[in-house]
Formats: sequence, C-alpha cells, structure tokens
Amino acid sequence: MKNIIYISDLAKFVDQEVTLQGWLYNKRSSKKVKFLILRDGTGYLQCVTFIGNVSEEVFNLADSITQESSFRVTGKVKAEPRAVGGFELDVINIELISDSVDYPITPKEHGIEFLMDQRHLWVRSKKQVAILKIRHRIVKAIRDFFDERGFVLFDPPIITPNAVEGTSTLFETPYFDLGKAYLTQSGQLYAEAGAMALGKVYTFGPTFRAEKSKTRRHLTEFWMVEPEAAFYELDDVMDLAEEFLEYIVQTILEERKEELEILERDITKLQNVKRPFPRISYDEAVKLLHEKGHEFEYGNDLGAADETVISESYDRPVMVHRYPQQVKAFYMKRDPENDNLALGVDVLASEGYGEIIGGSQREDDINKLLERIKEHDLPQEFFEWYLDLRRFGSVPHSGFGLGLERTISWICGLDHLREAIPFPRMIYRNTP
RNA sequence: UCCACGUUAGCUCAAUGGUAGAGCAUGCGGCUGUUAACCGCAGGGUUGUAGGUUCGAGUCCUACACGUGGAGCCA
Repeated sequence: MKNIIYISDLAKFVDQEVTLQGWLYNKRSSKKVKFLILRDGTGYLQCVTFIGNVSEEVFNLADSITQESSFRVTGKVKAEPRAVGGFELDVINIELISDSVDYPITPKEHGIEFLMDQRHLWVRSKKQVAILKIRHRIVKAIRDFFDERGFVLFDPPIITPNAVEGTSTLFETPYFDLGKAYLTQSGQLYAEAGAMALGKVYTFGPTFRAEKSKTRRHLTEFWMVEPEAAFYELDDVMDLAEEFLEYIVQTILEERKEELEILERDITKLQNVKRPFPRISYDEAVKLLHEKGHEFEYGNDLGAADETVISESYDRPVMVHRYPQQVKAFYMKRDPENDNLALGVDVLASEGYGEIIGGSQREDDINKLLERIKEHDLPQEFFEWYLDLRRFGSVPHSGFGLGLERTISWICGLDHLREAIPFPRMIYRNTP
C-alpha cells in the first residue's frame, strides 16, 4: 500500500500526484467529463476525468463504472472550492479493483424495512458513516471522562445466574449442568462489588432486555455505561451525571462538527447542555404536569408523554429525583426524610429524547435490603454475595447507567435508536 | 400483549369499482463543471396470501402473514 493516501490527508498533497483507493459513492457525467465521487471511509473526493487527459480505456472505465465498485485512482490534487470537501482530483489513471452490479441502495429515498434488510450496505451511506463516527467519539469521551477522574474500568459478567432487578424480561440460555443462565440486563450489582474494591469504577458493555418493547426508544441489545462510586450520595451522583453529559456533548460539538452538519443537526439546543442542569423532585415534576394541564396520577411512574412535557419546560437536560419507592428498584435507598421516596434520579434529555440516565443511591443497610428482597419476592440465595457487600464494611454508595444508543440518538437528532448501532437487535429483527 | 396504519415494477410512491402509471435504478443515445446533475428513448407487474361480494376488484368485505409506529416496561 505504498504511496497510497487517504482522503482525510489530501490537504498535505495539494498539487502533487497521489493514488487513493475506495468505492464509487456516486457519479455524474457529460460526454467529455466524468465526475466520480470516491469514498474511502475517511471522506469523499470528486475525481474529475476529462476526455483528453486519460487513455481511451480509462475514460471508458470512468464512463461505465457503477455505484460502489471498488477502484484505485491516481491523479493530481487540486484545491477546488466547487467540490465538496474543498479538494478534487485531476484523474490520470483509474484501476478497477472489483465491480458492483445492481447495488440496491440508490441515491433516492428508501423505506426503513428495505434499509434495515440492507443494513450491511446501508452503513456505507454518508449519514450512517457520520453517525458511526460520532458513536465512536462518544465512546471515547465516556472512557476519557471516567479515566481522567480516577474511575477504574470494571467488567461485569454478561452471563448471569439471575435477574438483576428481579424482572422476568431476560434472555435465557441453557448452561451445562447448572440449568439456565441469563444475559445480563445491567452490570450494576457487580459494579457495586467493584466500588467496594476500587473506590470508583465504571462498567461499559452490551446489555440485553427481552422486553417486547416496540418503540423508537428500545433495542433488545444495547450498550450501557455504569459508574459506581463508594461514599457517593445522591447529590454527588447528580453532580457527576451533569458534568458527564456536559463533557460528552461539548466534546462532540467541538470534535464532530462536520458529522453533525452532515446529519443537519440543529446544534443550538446542544450548546445549552452546560451545568447546572435543573433539578426537580418527583413532587415538583407532578406539580409541573398539573400546572400544564396534563393529567397525571401521583404515585405513578413518569410515562413517555409525561417526560416530554417535563423536558420541554427546560432548555437543557433535567434531573428528576426522589421518586415514589414503589415504582423504583429494590436496591434504591429510601429518603431518610420520607420513607415513601427512593433516592433515585432520572436524567431526561432535551427535545423529547426521554430518559438517558437512571441512577440512585443504593441501600447500604443490610436489614433494610433483606426486607426489600422479601417485599419484591426475590430469591435471597442469589443475592447472598450482594448482601455480603453490606456485611463486610458497608458504606454509602451511588451510581447511574447511561444508555449509549439513546445518547447517540439524542446528540445526532435521530428519530430512532436503530441507526445509533451498527446492527440493531429488535423484537422483530435479528438480521443481518 | 394491546391499539393504529400499511403491503402495487429492483427501490420510493400514484391510480372515483371500469385498459396498472410516474420518479429513481438498469440499458441505449445527447451534453466540457456536475453537486440526490440534467434531457430523450427502451425494457421492467401473479397489485402480500387465501377466500368472498360484483357483469367487472389494486380499490369493497373476511381471515391470515409480514412490516411500521404507538402504549406498557425501561437505558
């Protein structure tokens, strides 16, 4: 691959002869000039083939080459304001690597079912490439954020013997002589063990939910990052969550401008994502809903429509804390000021993107935790190791989970989670 | 699981119960600066499946299949 350069490096080679390789993104032509748009993963480059400048054979190739054929092209780099990206290539030679017959995705509109069937090819499209590059940068921002703050990566198991939150919505798999095992729906309980060992930890990996959810906000397989820190209380974890979201969003605004432009994302709303975020209690949220004339019964969990009403009342993400304990998980600590409330917090993204973070202070008193396990009718034997964390030097601790695809979807302004992951897994789709 | 909507050319969509059409893609022709290029011509159809109503069904009715969106649940 000597002397072959990438489109992203073109600026260093203006007026020089270079060779590039990639695929034909699109083609426009008149009789004596052919415009071939090359893509190589790093960008797009217009390759201009004039009839007099190349051999007849090469010109005929430029005329007949089809969408997504792979080719190698040599030419002189020119700064050219008329071309997308600011550069173009004066073609000297083209070499076909492999042709592409009847590529199914044309430059016109397609329906979602068709595109999902062609997902392995759809990821070549400009918008999908932009989304996947933003996804990559968000993942790096997440790791950087925690690494720089002394959190240690702590990988939880994916195969688990029981439900983390005791629900029955888990993917089941046979496990040798031990009977059934399940795919994890959260690494949190294991992260708590990590926090007692390392102080501050985070998990980051795929999680699985067998819920029959059929909406734009759900996947059956999705990625989640879950920090967990010893000695953190609810306020500490809220501080962490808002600093975290600000960091991710501002990093993407700075470093993935071009991709956000390709996605035609209105970034003014993202620019608002700066601390402090509004913090309202569940009680205040209910009051707000009632003031807005929205019907809502105190004690219920917030539904998608309720979340939208709340988030639309603010210009940045909003944190709702201290929910009625009956709608929250067994491991959440109760509010010492009101035993009916759980010390949990949900962060609702702006623009109606809904819950992207769910977190809480965990119950650290073994007797209360035992009570909760009984109340929720959970099999105590599976939780003995978890109870040990309270038996041997229990401390206050807190953490949260952030849904990666929901975050990507929000930052990119997508209308569905399925475009935020290379190969989405949903209730009625597990291919390609 | 429940609710709503949809299924017509490779793709995206039209078509008062009365001869099934357009754009894109493909092929051929035209054009020396195109930006989802444009212009002309051509090929391309068991209208999701099975029944029913009717002189006549893409269109109306029933069932089923598949898809899309929403609810609940959650990140």
